[in-house]
Amino acid sequence: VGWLDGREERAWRGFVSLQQQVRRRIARELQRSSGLSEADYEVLVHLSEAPDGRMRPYQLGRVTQWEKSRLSHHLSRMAERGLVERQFCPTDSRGSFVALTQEGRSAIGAAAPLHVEDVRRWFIDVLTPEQLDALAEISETVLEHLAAEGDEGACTS
Amino acid sequence: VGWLDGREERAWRGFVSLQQQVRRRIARELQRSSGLSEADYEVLVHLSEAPDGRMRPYQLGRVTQWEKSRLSHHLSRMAERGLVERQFCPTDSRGSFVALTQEGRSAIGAAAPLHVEDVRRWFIDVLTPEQLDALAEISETVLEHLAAEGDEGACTS
DNA sequence: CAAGATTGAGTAGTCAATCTTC
DNA sequence: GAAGATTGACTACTCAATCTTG
Repeated sequence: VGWLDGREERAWRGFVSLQQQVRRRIARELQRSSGLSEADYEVLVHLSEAPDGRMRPYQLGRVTQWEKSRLSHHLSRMAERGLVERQFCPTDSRGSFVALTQEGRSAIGAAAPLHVEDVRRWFIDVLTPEQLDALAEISETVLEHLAAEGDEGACTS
Repeated sequence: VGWLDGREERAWRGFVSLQQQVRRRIARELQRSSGLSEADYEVLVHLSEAPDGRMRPYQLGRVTQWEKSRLSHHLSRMAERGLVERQFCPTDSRGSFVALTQEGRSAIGAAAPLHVEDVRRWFIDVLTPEQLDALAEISETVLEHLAAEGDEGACTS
């Protein structure tokens, strides 16, 4: 339909398929082996890397790049499941903290090695070191341009 | 949390971010400029490339890799919006056809050049030809392994 | 009124059950 | 009974509106 030449089309379609298939496969395995969704995993990883296993929701929003409301809904569901808990923030009463529970800590501890194993199996280990470097550079290049253009868009006034 | 070395982590995290950001940006533009979601666009492209602008749902399911029920729900919504229509299949009464309407044809015709423009702007044009080739190869390699392992998984018995 | 955060309504996707025809 | 397809209930995400404190 649209016009990309052969090389361009091959790269773009390849990227789109790659992304869909890899995510699907890895998400399915994560769910099966650990009962966690990609979203759960991401939240738990960030919390487990934070001091005291807790963060302010707005910080979590920044690192995950999620909408505020998505984050809030998701944290509520995770709290119901006992993976995280909400805490008061003494220095700013508007805000709160989200903290890993003991159960959340166990969950991420158990899930992480299995997940890394899958990432290796279906992604890392089938590529050469040169390909890994190339992919990293490609990613960084595109992401820089996206970030730059995103800022421009805002100042048309 | 998990254990990947520096190079591996850089490649994997880069890929994950790349994928999220690029899809988000391009999907947003598509919605804004043409009123279509990624899913709408995908269906319309496949139909527009098919003979007579129509396909059997199970064929659409194969090319999109969607679940049957997702496809069915989505086609119902698109039919309500007038983008596609359902038709009877004379040779197999179990099944049906999904066909592009005039409106659907206009929609994809208008959307495609704008969409390709965006893909170029944020993806193709910021990479070198060598990078495009490298990405295509990476994609094909990983996809082959996924396809191969997927088949193995089924025969543990 | 900005910032931090939550809520509710509407839309999209998933899973299991169902229906019809081969 | 299996293939082609749809439906309904449930879960997840988005958008706009809201609430509270700084």
